[in-house]
Amino acid sequence: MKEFPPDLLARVNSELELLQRGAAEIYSLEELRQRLAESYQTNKPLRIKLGMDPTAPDIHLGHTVVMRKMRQFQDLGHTAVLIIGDYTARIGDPSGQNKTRPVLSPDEIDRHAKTYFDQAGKILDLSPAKLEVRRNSEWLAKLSFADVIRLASRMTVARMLERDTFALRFKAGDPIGCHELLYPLMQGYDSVQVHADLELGGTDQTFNNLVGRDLQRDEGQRPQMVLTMPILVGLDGTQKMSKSKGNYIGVTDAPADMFGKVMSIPDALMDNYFELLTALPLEERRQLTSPATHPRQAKGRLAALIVEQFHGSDAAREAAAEFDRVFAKKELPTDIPEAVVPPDELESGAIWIARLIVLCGFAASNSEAMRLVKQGGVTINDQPVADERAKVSLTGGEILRVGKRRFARLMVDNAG
RNA sequence: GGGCGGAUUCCCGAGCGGUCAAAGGGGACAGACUGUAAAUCUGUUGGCUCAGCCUUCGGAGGUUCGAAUCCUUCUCCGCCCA
Repeated sequence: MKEFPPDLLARVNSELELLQRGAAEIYSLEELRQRLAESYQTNKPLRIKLGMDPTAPDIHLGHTVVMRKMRQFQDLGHTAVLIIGDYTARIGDPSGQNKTRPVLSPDEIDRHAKTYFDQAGKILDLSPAKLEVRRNSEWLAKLSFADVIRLASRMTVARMLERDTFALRFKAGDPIGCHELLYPLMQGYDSVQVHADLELGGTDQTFNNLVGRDLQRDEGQRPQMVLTMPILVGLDGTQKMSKSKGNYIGVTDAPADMFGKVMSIPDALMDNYFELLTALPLEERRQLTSPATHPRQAKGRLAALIVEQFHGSDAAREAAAEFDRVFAKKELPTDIPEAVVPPDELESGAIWIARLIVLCGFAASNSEAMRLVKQGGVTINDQPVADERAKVSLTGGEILRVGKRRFARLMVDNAG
């Protein structure tokens, strides 16, 4: 290892402490120390690569974990190379999947790519000096079949099948498309194309990221380092956060929703969320998650911190107050959506309760609505509705409540 | 190319001629409790103004008083042998 001046090393070491925070693994820490120092000495920022496949229309907090790490690198002066995987999205990353992913149309991918970029702006520093955005169709679309063969020859079947995702599916007799085996190579080839110095990703990306190293070495490049972040667990507390599992918090979720969703995570998950989703100083975090602090209070703080990042502190404060009002004090929310009951639904001023619930969109069918009533989950003006066959008279202004969190202010259209 | 196995209600997965709107689990929803939309416990989970009726078990036909269950065929999928 080269020798560096002590003050430079001190700087690098303190940066490393920050960069290591929350990280699952770094391949390797020593290499990173060295290359950070070199970078400052030569005044050449490191190129930090992060690939995102626009497979879904929105990003959620799970994506932001690794983006937040990217932001730290940016803030230290390095260059973020964001790769929009418009081409790789056509295959779908098999990592962590137990199924072949559906193939997306170029149109969908385009749309997703656009929103991804917009939403990424909430975390990343978008100034052109610190961010380079590339689409991997730029180079992947140009590869000839011969190129693909050459690339594929770098990988052995045995190595591929070592991977859990494939091994499990193979053993279970589930289908594995040949194209899926190509995915890691494509991602690795991206690293070659952008001359990445370090690639960020979730731990499920480790294999793909390491393939990048190999390919770069083959091309005579200095192999990239890899920093992986833990996979964010979803609201259910067990599974990976993902849109398809419905256990996610979207970055575009409304403040109240976002707040409520954070409040619904299992208590045991709080510390993890503090670490991966907030910049709260360690000391404060320890205090909040210690037994001395009431979990409710800690979680409220967590929720506020998260909402604040995406909607600002005013919205966060409001969301907290609203949550308290509705769920702790069981009062009505400040904003209750109005539901207009058309006059022809009324029979001498009254309407069947189940029909009303369906009209408001709180149940998909009369049967479902009747069940809700039977279970005691329906009130009008705070009065429980006991009979699922009841007809309720409306004059307008009544508050219909279904369950804990669905409200509507009923408006009767008397115009006629 | 040959042999075999499979397609079930939101998901996984039982069922193998009637007692099946279909076990069980997951998820979701509701209630109780609470510190929260935590945890725990209980209940609900095709449609229909519902003691009844109607539509569901890959598609189409058929056998039978009666089919998710048997037969034929079609589509899709997996495995094995070449």
